[in-house]
Amino acid sequence: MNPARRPLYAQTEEILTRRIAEGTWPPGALIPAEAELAVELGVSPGTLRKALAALERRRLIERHQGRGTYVAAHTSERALFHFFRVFDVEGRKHTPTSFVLDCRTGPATPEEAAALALDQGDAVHRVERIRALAGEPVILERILLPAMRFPGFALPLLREMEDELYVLYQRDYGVTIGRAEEWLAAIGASETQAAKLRVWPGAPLLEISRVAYDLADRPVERRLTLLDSRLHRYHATLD
Amino acid sequence: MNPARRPLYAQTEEILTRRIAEGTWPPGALIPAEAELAVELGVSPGTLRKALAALERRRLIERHQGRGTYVAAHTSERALFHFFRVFDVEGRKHTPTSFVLDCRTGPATPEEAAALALDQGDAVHRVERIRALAGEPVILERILLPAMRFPGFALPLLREMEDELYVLYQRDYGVTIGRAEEWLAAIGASETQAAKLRVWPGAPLLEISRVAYDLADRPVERRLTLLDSRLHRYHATLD
DNA sequence: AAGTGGTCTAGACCACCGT
DNA sequence: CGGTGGTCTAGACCACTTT
Repeated sequence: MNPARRPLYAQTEEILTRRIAEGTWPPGALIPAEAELAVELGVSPGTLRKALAALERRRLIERHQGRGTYVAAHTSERALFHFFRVFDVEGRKHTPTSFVLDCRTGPATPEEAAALALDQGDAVHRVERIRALAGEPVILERILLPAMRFPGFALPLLREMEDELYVLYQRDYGVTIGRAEEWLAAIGASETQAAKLRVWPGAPLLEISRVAYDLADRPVERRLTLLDSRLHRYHATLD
Repeated sequence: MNPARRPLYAQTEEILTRRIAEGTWPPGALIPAEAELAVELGVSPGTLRKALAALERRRLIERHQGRGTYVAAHTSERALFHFFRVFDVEGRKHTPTSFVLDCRTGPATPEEAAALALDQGDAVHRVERIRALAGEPVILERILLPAMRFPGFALPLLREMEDELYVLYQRDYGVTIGRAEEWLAAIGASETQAAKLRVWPGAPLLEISRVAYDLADRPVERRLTLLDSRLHRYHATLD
């Protein structure tokens, strides 16, 4: 009855995830109704429902009573809400605006290759930008992308977007970020960092090192964020 | 059929949460079997199951096929795993050992009272301690507790525990921490902080400001952690 | 063997949405 | 109104643990 050891609902979840990850059901698409889908996949409505509930918890789909089930699109609001954890000291969230300082392509260093599961020397795109909150430049960011997954990625493309890169990754490259891991430390600003963020050399900065993964759990972006935390905070919830 | 607007499974979850929060079912207790509990609460097995699944996701219970369902106890391992996010630069987790520098009781300042939802001047316990990882002192911590919820809290009690206070809160005061919020910043070490952590004055430190809440979502602990992040990192997962 | 939770099914009814 | 997801129920069968 169940040749594989995995429960049917888990297998079902995987099938649906793949359809989303591979673009069979692109972001924003309306997917078939529960009853129809259950028949197509050959599972009971209850089992399908359990799989859909899991997808909803992972925020891959959005369900609306009376309307239907839609593949989640990485709108700016969504990306901002889930992957941007910086608030001002009063706990308010501001929408960042960004200014690109640099964008070029070159071979990956061993350390970079390791972080993105590439071979040493594989081409990577490097972006450096400043992000401002409420008009004040408070974030300095260096972003690293595997060129293989992002062909033609260059400055003009960046200019078109306001700020949230994850929307661009999904819209232009079909890459949906599913999760990310971050490592935080406090560092002293270097001379060049200090100049860009308009702080003193040696001033304490919050360093956030992030690797973001796609729906197949492959690393697709490495990002080093430096935050001037005099007036801003990084927020986390533990539960 | 459903006079309140809340779904039956949500009401059921609330009832079960209350039994755990109020100690009807203390940590470690075996709770009745699904079938029995469903009958007692007057809901169907499926509905009860949905409530239990939610409790398991919140880590309030642990279910074991063939054995039964148990109220989760805040073992050191558990507390460490869920509420201690500091790793060394290699990504390894170390078990902290702590040394209490100070422990005294006094009236809350307005800022402290606000953080713990107390009235100004209510008594609070203040603890200051150093935590070492792999023998090296890397964490300086100031902890604030409402005296009302923790009568008799004093130094001798702290001496008995190894390190994890959440185990003590639960075991000795019936206070289970359900969730916590943290705000992170980078600061420069003050003279006194620097001396205690054996770093230079002005050295960058990771400041973690945490408020922890009990199962009824009341704030029960405020904690200011300073981490020497030269050899350690704060880890977060976004998904 | 008896008891537990885990899986899977089938269907009724309700609340909400668009036409 | 017809179609959607949301709730609630009832029960069969399986896998695991303990006695």
